[in-house]
Amino acid sequence: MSPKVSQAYKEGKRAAILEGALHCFTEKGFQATTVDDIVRHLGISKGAIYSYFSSKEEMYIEMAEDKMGAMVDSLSEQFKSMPSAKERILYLFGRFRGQSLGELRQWLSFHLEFMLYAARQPRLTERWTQYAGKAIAFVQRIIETGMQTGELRADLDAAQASRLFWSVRDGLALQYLLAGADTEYGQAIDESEKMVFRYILGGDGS
Amino acid sequence: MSPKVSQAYKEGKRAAILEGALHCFTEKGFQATTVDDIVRHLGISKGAIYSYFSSKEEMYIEMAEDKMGAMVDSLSEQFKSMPSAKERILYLFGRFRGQSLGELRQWLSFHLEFMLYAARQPRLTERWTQYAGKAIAFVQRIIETGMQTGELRADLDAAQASRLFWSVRDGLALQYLLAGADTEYGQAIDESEKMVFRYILGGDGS
Amino acid sequence: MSPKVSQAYKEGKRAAILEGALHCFTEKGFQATTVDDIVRHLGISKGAIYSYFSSKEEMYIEMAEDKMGAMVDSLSEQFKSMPSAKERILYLFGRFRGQSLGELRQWLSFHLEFMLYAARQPRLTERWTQYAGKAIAFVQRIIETGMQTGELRADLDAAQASRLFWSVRDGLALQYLLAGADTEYGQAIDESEKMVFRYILGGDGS
Amino acid sequence: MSPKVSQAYKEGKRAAILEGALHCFTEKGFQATTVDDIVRHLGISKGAIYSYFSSKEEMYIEMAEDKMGAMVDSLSEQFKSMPSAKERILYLFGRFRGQSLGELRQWLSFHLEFMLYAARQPRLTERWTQYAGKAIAFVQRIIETGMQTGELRADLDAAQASRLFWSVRDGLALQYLLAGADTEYGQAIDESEKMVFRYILGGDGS
DNA sequence: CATGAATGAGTTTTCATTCAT
DNA sequence: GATGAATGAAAACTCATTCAT
Repeated sequence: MSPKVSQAYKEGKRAAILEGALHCFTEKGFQATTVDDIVRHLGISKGAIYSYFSSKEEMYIEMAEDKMGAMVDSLSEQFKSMPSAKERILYLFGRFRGQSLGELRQWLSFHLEFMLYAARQPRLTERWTQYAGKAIAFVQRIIETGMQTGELRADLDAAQASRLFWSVRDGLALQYLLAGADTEYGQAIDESEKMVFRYILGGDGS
Repeated sequence: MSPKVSQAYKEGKRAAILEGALHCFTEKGFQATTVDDIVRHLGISKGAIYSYFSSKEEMYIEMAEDKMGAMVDSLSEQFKSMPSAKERILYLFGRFRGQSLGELRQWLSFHLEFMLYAARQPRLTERWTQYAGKAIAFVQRIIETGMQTGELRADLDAAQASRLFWSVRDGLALQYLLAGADTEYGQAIDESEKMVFRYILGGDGS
Repeated sequence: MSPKVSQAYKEGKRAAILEGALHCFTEKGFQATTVDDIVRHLGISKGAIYSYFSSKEEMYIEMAEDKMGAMVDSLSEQFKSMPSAKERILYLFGRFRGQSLGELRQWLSFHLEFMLYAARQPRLTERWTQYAGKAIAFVQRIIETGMQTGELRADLDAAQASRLFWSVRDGLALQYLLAGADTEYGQAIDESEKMVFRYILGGDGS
Repeated sequence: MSPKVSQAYKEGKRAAILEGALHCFTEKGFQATTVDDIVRHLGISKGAIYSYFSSKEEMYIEMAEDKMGAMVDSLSEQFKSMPSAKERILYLFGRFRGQSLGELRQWLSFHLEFMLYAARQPRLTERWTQYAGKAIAFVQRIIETGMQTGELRADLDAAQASRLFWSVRDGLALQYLLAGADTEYGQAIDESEKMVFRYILGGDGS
């Protein structure tokens, strides 16, 4: 009656499969990755995958949700002990800077392919917009706080500003998806930081 | 021994095929579009397609190159008779505003899917970056002009600023790929315009 | 624009595929027959089959419907010029006798497997009962005519009697599905004929 | 070194497995039932099944043999204390009537599917015909007795008549496999009883 | 002993590409 | 030249059976 392998074992295996699959997806893309690719990469059998996930698509969706959830959660965690709005936004830019272009490209290609995939599937579209909404709301709250404390200019539309913040970030990442060196990218982030602060602070942002 | 069909006929047909294929690719994506879809949409034979293009992939690549070239060319054309940098940039924002979300989404999904596709193929990556470079250079020249005339603040890095410009534009489009209404999107463009002008003008952008 | 092969060619091919598939289904059963079996038997490609039929199941269903339709139609045709009820029923028994056990077994195993298959699929169940209903109605009409002309006893329930007629026929076939010689089977039909006539005629059936 | 588990325990378990498997086979059919279905239904492990049966097929065959044996044995038992042939045959009809259509359908689909299965395997065909032979012989003996006592008409061929008896019964069941209500079915049995008695009794069966 | 995770050959179905007509 | 039927190599997914724990 009792299972021969522990719950922990199963979760570990499940995680290992997801990781292996992610590796393949980032390398070749979701559509182009075959289940055989994943199987070969992991050195397990096809059946093993299907005993943990009901389809290739399910793996993909869970993976995307894990990623999105993790991102939002980790940010929320970080910010518990960071009161100033300015500081928080600076922290976010620091985080962007901390990511190498290599990592960024992997993350971004996964992210974009999934968006395109979700865009054709109403069921996923909604799921996705919820997550995107969380990220927007997250920065929006920071901005609102900053507006109340007077750190940020009072006539901002916090929601709009949050959207713009993410637009700049995502758009910049997009610029460097295909080409560019880490140093250039770092400078571009610096400059985008300036633009954003010029926009959210009163005066000329200096 | 004149050719049975004129050169013009062939070019027309070729263009018609590309157009039909583009329609399908934007609707379902490159990978998900079958040659049969295209054939059905165009009402021609499979053989016809393969006598103009050697593979589905080739159609895709040519199409993407056409699109990219057309965008850059059309902008260049427009600007011959528009001297002021500020005016030109305003014109660009106007153009963004002029595009409905529906059109934007179609264009964007094609664009993104192709970027992802190109990202895995060195040969295409280079081609793509050339095009992207043209768009950057294009706005960069506008900014440089503006800096010289004093319209824009003198301490800008024109190349960086151009990149930021496109980042904002692309990032904003990305925000609205999956969800959002046309009016919201219009307001977001307005706001991004403000942010960009705040950044490129001296003072607070007002 | 015009197809390169005639409509007749396509219908012929379609029929050939159905015939080949039927051969395999009768030999191994529907579930046990693989598409590869059919392909191998016909010497065509897998794709060819799927360009004529959308699935293995569809082939099966069409085949069954053809068979059922053909049976009912052929009987109806025969009987246009056969006025007497007794004569008609005798003719039916003659027809049963005319079929060799080999043929019967093929027909019956196909028939039974399809019934079982249909029994698990509500959509097919209805289709099937319609056909079965036709066969019942067919004999029922014969019986009703016979009752009116006085050939058959007046206190029969024509519908019930028709059902019994087919029960005897099907049940007998079932008896010989697995074993038995043609001669025995012929005698059994003779005897069943006697039983049925004893039942539908007045008196003792002699 | 006595066995860890008693012989009785093993037999019980074995029987329980067969019963659970039967439940699944009647519900979905042999081919469509997976070992996982059985395991899930019984709440035991896959290994347990394979320690009692060497394959899914073996379970199926044993099950069928058990069923067939049980049917014949139970009838033989019942009839020890029932002298009259007429009474015995009436009893058989009563038994048929006693079975609901639901039960009948389950029994019949199992029975038919196994016949079809056996029809393709010479080894099973023989086994099956032995059992079928027992059922025939069983009714045949009743008829012979009846003929001797003068209950039934003297010019019957007892073997043939027995076959016809079963034909009527099986054929009728077949009629109601896919559709029909219990009441109709009951009436059909009544009527088939009349037909059979008309046939085996002297005169007009009244 | 019992368990159930793992295996991998086998299944149906798809679709870019070819080539006889 | 144009056509579209035919090809067949993949692809995703299933499931009877095994065997390490």
